[in-house]
Amino acid sequence: GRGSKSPMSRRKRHLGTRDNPEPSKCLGVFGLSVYTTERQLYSIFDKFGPVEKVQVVLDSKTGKSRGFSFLYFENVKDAAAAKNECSGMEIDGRRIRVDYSITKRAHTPTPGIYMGRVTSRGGYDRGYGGRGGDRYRSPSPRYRPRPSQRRDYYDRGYDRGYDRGYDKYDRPRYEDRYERNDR
DNA sequence: GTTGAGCGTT
Repeated sequence: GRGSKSPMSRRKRHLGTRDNPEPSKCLGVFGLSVYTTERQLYSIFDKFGPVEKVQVVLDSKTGKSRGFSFLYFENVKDAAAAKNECSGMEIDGRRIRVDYSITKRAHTPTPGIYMGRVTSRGGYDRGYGGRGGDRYRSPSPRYRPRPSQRRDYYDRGYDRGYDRGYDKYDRPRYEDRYERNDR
């Protein structure tokens, strides 16, 4: 109740895990019906503030929804409101769960080349076996990329794109996309 | 036209 301590901090939970995602502009929506479209989600979530992007995760093989989705708000406060209001709501007969995403974006497709750190000496920080996050670790230490080469693969503005209000393909905004396809 | 839980592809 008010004024008393929440029992939630009983177990120690650090930020950025499934149990305790840290606030962000990116929301994950889970438990979706496979028939729920990005368009539906957009029209629901857009009520809380401008939405940059909606991404229903598709199965690459069948092209069908995997039943979850990620949305990028322009403002964290809108994301927060949307999360609170929409988690537990029902869409297409499914009760959805909404949380801050713990992953920032789609996995970068593995380029098939070594992308470990290049040290200041021009050597390599070969992180095999370490926790590399999204980074692909080549099994072969023989590949020796130069920093310029590496940039080519890595610095394509994936991270900056979302913050600037357009997506990485520079596609039209959702308003335009969705109006057009209106049957 | 499928339910269970699901944190991501080009």
